Amino acid sequence: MVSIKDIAKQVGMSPSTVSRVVNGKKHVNSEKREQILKLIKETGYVPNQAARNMVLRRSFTVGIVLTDTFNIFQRQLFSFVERHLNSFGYNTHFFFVKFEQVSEEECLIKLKAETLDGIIMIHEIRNPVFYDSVRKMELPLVTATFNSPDFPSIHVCEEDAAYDAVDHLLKLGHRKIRMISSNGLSCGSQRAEGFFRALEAAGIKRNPDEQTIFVRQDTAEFGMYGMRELLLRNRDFSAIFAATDELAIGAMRVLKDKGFRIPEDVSVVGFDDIEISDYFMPRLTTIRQPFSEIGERTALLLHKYINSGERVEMDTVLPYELIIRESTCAPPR
Amino acid sequence: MVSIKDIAKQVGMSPSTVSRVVNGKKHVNSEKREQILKLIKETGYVPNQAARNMVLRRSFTVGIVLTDTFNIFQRQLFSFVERHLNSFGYNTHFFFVKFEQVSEEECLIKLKAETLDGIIMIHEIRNPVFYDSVRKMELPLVTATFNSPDFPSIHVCEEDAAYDAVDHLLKLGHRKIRMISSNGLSCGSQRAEGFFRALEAAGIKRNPDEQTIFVRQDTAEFGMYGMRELLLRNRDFSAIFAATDELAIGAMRVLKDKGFRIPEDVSVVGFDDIEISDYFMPRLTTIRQPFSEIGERTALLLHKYINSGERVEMDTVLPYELIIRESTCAPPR
DNA sequence: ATGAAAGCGCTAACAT
DNA sequence: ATGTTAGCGCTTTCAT
Repeated sequence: MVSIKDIAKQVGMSPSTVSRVVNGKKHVNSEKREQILKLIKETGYVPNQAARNMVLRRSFTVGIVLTDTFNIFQRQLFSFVERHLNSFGYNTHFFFVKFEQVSEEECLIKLKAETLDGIIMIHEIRNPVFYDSVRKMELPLVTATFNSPDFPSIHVCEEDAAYDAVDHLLKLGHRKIRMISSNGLSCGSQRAEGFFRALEAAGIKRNPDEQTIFVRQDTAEFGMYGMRELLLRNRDFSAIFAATDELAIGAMRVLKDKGFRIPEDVSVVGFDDIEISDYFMPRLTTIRQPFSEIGERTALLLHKYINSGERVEMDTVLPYELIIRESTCAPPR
Repeated sequence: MVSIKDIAKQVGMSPSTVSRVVNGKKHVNSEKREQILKLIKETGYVPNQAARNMVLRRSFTVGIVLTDTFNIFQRQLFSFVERHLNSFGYNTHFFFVKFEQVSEEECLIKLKAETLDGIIMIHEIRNPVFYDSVRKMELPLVTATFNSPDFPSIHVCEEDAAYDAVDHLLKLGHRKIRMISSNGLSCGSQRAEGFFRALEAAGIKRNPDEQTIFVRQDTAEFGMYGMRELLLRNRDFSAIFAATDELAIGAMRVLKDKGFRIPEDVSVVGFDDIEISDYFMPRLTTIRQPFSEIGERTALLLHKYINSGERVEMDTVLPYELIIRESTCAPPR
């Protein structure tokens, strides 16, 4: 690879002058500038980022923490985050985490090893040690779609949104509603809480053992698993609330395969409104997360945080929206 | 951030000794080693990758080139690539490209600025200048799911696979078949070629203007667009071959909305077999790409290439599989 | 077994 | 306007 020294040597000037030209600084003779620019173009010279970052102590790169499963929801959210980050001049660097403590520790190590301007968490890590370490590194961090101790976060009110989703089912006349959720993430329990609260508001007693099933991941595959378990308990329900669209997709698959019609026999409501949900048959009724706005706010907030060094707007709660489509209707009979 | 000097100073030794301990080298007094290890743990010291890479002239990081749309197919493929790359000890670094020449040039610059051990292309760039530059950098590169001039590539035989998909339709009795494909990527035209060849083998004349529609991207949204255009031409067809599952998903949505039953009125076959295709209603008949094997081979080949400096196995063609599910049946009447 | 010195590619402060 | 020097954090000779 051609370096700044190579360029300097070839034009018979010092690396400083070349550096000045590369970085568009003033105080350099325009003839020399042209000469250098010409050689740069010819050789295809590009300054080495790592070396640059090292002396600048700045990288214009933000780390994005994601699950290794990298589900549709995360991918969609990420694409908005990335777009806005780019508009502020940042690059992104991915850090994948598995649902294991070892993996979380590894992630922290990788984060530390890199020269980052900031971190955006799209995947929830709950371990407070993680956040303590980040704080010690004095690295700005913003969490998207979940709450974190001591760092700014952007999200919808999960509990209220779940309440509204279930309330929609209740208003349609459903009384026997089941929920499939994933454990491990706090939104799973928050959404479950909204579910129970809505039930109770309608005079239905909270009975987790019968009403809910918790699975390990937010994927269609685990949605199938959860639905099968629910079916094993009894068939005495008319509606399913899935804590995630992907879970709903798996649940619908099982329902369909067992001969249930959706929504005539069983109504299904999801959560997130990932793109594919509008292509499904039937189209999925769900809670829409404001992806674009979450992405924009997250990027902006991190940007401010990086420049001011101050955590501003610690907790941003954005509005969600109930999108009624084809997977819900009044219960049978 | 705590540096190697800080550690050295605190234990009263030289950075060299600390470096030896960190890198598990021999020839260091075991008491001192323990002492250093202890301090490292206490301070949470992690060596700076960039500095390390610079002197080692090696980063154990491979760049992955992807589309900025980052569709389901790419995400799925990536997850396999990444898994195997990790098993060889590599990290991954994403580089997103748009379908514009400017973006391709930007991508090249970013690639050059980074210290990479190699590159894996999951998104096709056709511009030969790109590959010339990479060759000049002496950077190992492997392409997955498409062919590249002068670099090893792993893929299925697109044309044969498309032929088989269409042949399946033909054997079912379909004669009036339409294809939706995307332009810009060479697999689009290869798959179209397979489509035409199958048609011709069945004695049906090639008539691109009537039989095919090319859209800009491989997304469900563009699948809808393509299907609408096809419908505008005439309704005289009984089957659709979509060059991509995502395109098929969009096409099915439109078909359904216009009142066609799938597969009774119109059969649909896709290509790729992305995960979601098995959850669709109806389940999508499609060509399965061997994601796992493509991922494994790509990672292995790049690994070999990095270590030997030699391009081995220039063109690996992997077997595909026709997966017959619920979206195809004999034509009406 | 350990430290001193040099250097990876770059920029910035300081001279001139 | 330009070059020289130092140093970012690290590893690796080369001495000792």
